[in-house]
Amino acid sequence: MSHRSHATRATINDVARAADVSRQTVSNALNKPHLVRPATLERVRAEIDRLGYLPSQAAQGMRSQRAGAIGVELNAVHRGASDVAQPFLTDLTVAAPRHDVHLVPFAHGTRFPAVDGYRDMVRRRLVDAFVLSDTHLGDPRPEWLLEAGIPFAAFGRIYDHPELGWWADVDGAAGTAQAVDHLHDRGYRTAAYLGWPPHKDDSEVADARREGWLTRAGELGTAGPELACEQDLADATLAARTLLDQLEPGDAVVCASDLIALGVMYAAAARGWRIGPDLGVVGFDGSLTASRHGLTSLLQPLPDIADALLGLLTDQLAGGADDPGGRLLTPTLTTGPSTDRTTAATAYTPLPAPGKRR
Amino acid sequence: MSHRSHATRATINDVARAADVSRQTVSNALNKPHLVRPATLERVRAEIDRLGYLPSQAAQGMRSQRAGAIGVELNAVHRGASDVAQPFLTDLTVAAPRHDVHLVPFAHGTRFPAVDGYRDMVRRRLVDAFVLSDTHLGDPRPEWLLEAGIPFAAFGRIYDHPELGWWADVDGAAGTAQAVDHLHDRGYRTAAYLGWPPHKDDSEVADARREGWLTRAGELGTAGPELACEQDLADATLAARTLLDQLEPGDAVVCASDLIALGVMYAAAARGWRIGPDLGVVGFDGSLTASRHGLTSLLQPLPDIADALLGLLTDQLAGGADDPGGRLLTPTLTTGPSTDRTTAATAYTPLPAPGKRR
DNA sequence: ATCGTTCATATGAACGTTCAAAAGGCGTTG
DNA sequence: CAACGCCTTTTGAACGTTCATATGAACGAT
Repeated sequence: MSHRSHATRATINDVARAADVSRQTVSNALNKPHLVRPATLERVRAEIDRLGYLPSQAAQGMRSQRAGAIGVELNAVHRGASDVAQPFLTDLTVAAPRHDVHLVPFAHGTRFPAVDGYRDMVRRRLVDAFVLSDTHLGDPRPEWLLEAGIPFAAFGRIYDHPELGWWADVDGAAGTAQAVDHLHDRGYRTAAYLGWPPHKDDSEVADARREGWLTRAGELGTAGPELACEQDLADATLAARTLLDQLEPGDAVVCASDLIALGVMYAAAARGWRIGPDLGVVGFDGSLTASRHGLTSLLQPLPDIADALLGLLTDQLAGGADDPGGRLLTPTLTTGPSTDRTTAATAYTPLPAPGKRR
Repeated sequence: MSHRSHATRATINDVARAADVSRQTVSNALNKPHLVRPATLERVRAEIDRLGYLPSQAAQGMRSQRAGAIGVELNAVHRGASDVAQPFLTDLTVAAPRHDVHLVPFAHGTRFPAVDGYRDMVRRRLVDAFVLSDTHLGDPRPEWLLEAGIPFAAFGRIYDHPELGWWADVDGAAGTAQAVDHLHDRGYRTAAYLGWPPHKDDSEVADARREGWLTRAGELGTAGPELACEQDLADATLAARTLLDQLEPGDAVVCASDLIALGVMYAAAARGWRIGPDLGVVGFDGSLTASRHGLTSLLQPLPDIADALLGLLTDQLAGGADDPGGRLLTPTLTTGPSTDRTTAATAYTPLPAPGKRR
């Protein structure tokens, strides 16, 4: 007997009947308790608990003309390529109940962000608004959503519409500045930088992270050489090899991402340098990659960003709220062995050939 | 002027009025076109297109007493810890439209899977059913869902209810057997195994992967030594060091996961062995870790699993379907430099100290 | 006693959809 | 030509909720 009998869920009428009141009184007990006489309120609440009643989302949505949901596009092409996409989605999910919404992820199979997907989600009244990620210069989505009058909020700047403040982002400059301070505190001589090349479509992220390093290291007088590479382990390792040619043990490298930092670790290990004692390395993102490899990194404030974005959306949906301007949130430095000068590299960092040093 | 006018979405009545028919005819045009006279059908369809009408999910859900949604728990504790969680969610999202459902992710903040979250999702009629991941021995969820009559399907076996077939999983044994074949084809002398220790709660996954290696390597006469370690880079690297003591250049290692394989690569590099030419390494999961490090791995058939699970759910929701029994899906071997005997290790695999060998 | 006030609770209506059933048109048949 | 059947289209009802409004009871003031 594999078929299961569906326990029929309680409705507001079931509660009303059980508590011997009208459905409106039950509704009031939940939404406007001050209108209900205390004795009645208690009785109704008891029945609500007993029957395990929760209002139907569909019926509420019907009445309010709101889906109570936020759409989030999962890029089927990138898949897991970004180290932060997954934790960010989790943080959005955790934050959602605080804003009385739930999330509806959707994906497009093609390479290009199909505005069609967004359109149909709204037409089916599946969602009221969207959270955008990976916005870039020439991104058609903000333009289109704006035109269609659909609220949205972006993780990252809205490049083609700098006048819009419906976004939240990581303060990259503040992050790398922290990294430079930390390396200085730990006694590393200079802080080199391995970043991204000036990109066509979203150079601001790259610029900000580099800027924080350059400014702070300039102030402290610890600025080392810099170099750029793609967000790719092989390319980062190659670039790091070149960068390390200009460094000596006792120096450090600030990186634009954890993946790049991993490349630096590899290049350093190949050279026989111990990560930490001989070379300080700081990554960016606070990703799984960082924690796995004992990397000091800048943990993105994803829970705060998620909360801020949902707040922006509910404000827009509520109607009146004026554009509050974008929010820059500061990442948190998490320290690992990669900037520990006293402890030798742990077992799981790439090791040089045995007997070669020390 | 930041406030936007909400373009009011078309309803079935708008279409009916425009096409000069009744709402039911519009409904029929969409759901039972054979009941509508061709000329009328064409006229209605034209108006549907012109107005961009799509039925309201809430209203349909109301009528059908179905949410049309599947709940997926995102574990806020694991966060991005699993290499497959993110791609799996993406694959579920991609597969969802094929089954006429959408997904609703939800999370619990606490460490233990709170059955309460599942319960409330159903009571609010937000979802009709659930996809479970990370099922394990003693998992309270299957028991509870079964009792409550809520359909579910699990990625991974349902350990406490082996009689239930509402699951799909990766065929671990078939995977590692492929790995052994591949290593044999490539001319590696023996295939050692670095797996997981017999675990308290979900030993079947570990057993299956080991079994596939043991059986096939036994048949081919290439079985090397084996060892176990936790799913942790440091532990894997340490264990690999011990395992490599029993191997020689020309041997290979099959690993229970990509992370463990990475540990093997580190241990081998520390020893001055070139990955590929000196030591073959095969991981499991086909994760981002694998592709980043040029690792030959067994790509989990996540799109197929996602599709199978949603199929199981829609069958259950449709009512009659008998338990079809669990499905084991075969992973695909993806080759990388880590099992290429001719090409030297690429730049991004950990390198030994320069000048040390070759 | 009659009237307004206030508080507590109840009823009607509507949101958008689809099932069930009714109704209208038209050709065939007894 | 009335009765029947078929094809197409329309109407009524219901899903569960909440807003707007109505009803009723209690009470103080005239």
